[in-house]
Amino acid sequence: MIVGVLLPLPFNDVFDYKVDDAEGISLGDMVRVSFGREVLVGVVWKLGKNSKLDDAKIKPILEKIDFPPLSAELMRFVSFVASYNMAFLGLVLKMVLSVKGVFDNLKTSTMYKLSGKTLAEAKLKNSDARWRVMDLLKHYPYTRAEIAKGAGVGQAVIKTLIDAGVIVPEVVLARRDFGVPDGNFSKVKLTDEQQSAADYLCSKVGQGFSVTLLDGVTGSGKTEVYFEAVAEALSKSKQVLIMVPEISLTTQWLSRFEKRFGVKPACWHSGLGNRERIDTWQAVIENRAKVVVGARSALFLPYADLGLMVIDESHDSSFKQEDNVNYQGRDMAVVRAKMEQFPLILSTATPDLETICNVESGKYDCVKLTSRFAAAELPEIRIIDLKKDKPQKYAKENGQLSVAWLSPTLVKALHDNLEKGEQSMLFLNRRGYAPLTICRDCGHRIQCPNCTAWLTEHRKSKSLVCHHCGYTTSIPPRCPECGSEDGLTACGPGVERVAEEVSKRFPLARIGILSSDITSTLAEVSAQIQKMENHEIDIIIGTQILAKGHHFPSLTLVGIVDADLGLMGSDLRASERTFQLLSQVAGRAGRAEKKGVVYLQTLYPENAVLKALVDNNREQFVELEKQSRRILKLPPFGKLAAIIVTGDNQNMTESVAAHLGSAAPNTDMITTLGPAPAPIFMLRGKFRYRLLLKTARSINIQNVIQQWLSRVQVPNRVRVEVDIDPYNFM
DNA sequence: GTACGCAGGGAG
DNA sequence: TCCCTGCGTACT
Repeated sequence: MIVGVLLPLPFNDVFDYKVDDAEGISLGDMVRVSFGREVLVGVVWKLGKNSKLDDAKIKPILEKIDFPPLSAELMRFVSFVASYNMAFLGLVLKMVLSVKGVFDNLKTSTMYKLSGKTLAEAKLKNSDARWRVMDLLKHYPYTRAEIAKGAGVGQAVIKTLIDAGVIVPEVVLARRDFGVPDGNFSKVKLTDEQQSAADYLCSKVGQGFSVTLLDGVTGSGKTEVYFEAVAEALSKSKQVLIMVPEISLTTQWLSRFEKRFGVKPACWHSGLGNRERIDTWQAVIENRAKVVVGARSALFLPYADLGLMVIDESHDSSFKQEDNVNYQGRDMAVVRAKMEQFPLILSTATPDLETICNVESGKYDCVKLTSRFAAAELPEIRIIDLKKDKPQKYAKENGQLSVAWLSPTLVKALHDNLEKGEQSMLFLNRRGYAPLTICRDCGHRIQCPNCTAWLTEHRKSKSLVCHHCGYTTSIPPRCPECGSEDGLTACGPGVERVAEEVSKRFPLARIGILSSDITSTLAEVSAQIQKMENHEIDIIIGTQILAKGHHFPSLTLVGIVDADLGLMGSDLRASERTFQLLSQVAGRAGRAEKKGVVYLQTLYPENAVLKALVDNNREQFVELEKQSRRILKLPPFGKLAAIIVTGDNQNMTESVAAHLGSAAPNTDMITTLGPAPAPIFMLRGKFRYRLLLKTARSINIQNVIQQWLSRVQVPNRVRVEVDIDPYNFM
């Protein structure tokens, strides 16, 4: 028999292979095949012959991999993701089979079991130790180390039993034990409001497909509420996926889970080691890992029996992947839930407009949590007008005056808070020391050689870094343009620089910095957060890592150093993102009995987004945002797609972009903009042009793009990439 | 994605 | 003539 095998490569079609034992093979089976001169693992995607090749040219399947086949629903999901996002089918499959070496050199271990031979038959004397070993092995085989621990005996006892043939070795595939989370392990007392929300969510479990928005203000205990739904799914012995933004998967979150369910969940994120990836992947497909908490890539794991999915911080834009395959994880999660008929919970304090509209139209259900924990009140938000309340220069140790970023009002508030012995947080969404280095003598700005972007100074590592491609160089001693020795000046603030100012102004305060480049591993982030929790830090300064669900009881002051950052971006979600980010950060303040205060430093105190924040009026903001998007026919009131043309040859790239522009569809339902050089014109050494396609909601945008692209010849050196519903316009 | 073969150009 | 590089194509 001949079957079509889909390979994890950029193809949309299957390749034919022969199979000897037609009985033993079915759709979804993972098989090893030789392809060109390499050997790959693919998936039996179609039965029967698909090519017009001569049968003699078709290679045989080398081996069937001993794992359960991918389910028909998962295969359908993969196909959907590929066609919706206009990505190669094979590359979407690659996200499912993502683990290097899962199918090779399967780790084995030697376990011991009873042979049936009695002690008497083995001519061994009875002893307590020997009986304990035999008792332990009655039901299940164990490794030598496990026997020693479980029976409380030494290696000598075990060796005697082995030598006498009472227990015999058995080589088995090593399977890491993920434990079974117990929904009744430690129930948390919920408030009435939380309980009724939890009851509602639980009622959805096992009732097929549904999407429910869990809409709760920061500090209202959303996690505890959706944990009840997790417990409900576990009681039906279903698997659960909890998707979280990459950076919020902290020890703090994990220990909350462990307290509630007794064991740690299986984790899935980019920082995982390969061994751990392999163990987790296998446990997921074999239904041994019951709860997986992971970043957006966890959406593509081959769950054996998924019964519930939760998306925590569902508004977060990091669920949108923008490399290789472009997809919006939140939307694809809805699709997977629908295909596999299970409920989905979207948990957030600041739902995105798309979700809000889906609730209003009745497509999604909604439960609300309106009150914060116990006595906690929402913080008061005050605006600092930087034009009137100008930061005052301060003296450095060499006596020189230095530019400052904190206004007198904020400095005083920090001072008072320190006196009171309470914790403060300063938020600035900018890594490093300074975002730009400029020469005062000739005006030269230091740029990345591979990207159209300035290099950011990182004083701690004494280097200049490109935040787009990672290019790093040491800080030059003199201006590379004019040679001036003391002309180079750092321009603008980053977290490091704000930390410098704070340490000069408050030399006695204990200061912590939390930024993805200073604390690069999850463990370091967790350590810093732990310090903050233990009140070993008075003032913490950080980037958006700080915005995510951490709970710091004695944090009562939050200062947002530059509330305008992000407002100027030209992209359609800039104000929404700013509103979400700032209200998340503001929500960190005053989560216990003490009321919190939040200061927003801005040059535009009249800005509508900031005003809505101050009034704590989400509805007002949403209404404004909805109106403007409706007028402009932007999502969710229209569809948007970006076409990105990249290449290392500027002329060729530009000409492809121009051809696409002249072949672009334009009707009353479809408008195209561009081509225009991308805001980051050069990225990682490649030239970039962008086109934007805007259509009515009723149009099948994928079809339009497919027809459009087919009208233009694209040479190999130029790449044309499609981004459906883009979030990033750079 | 990767590997390979072909064509064209420069050095010897 | 050799070899390197760039480009196009095949891979079942």
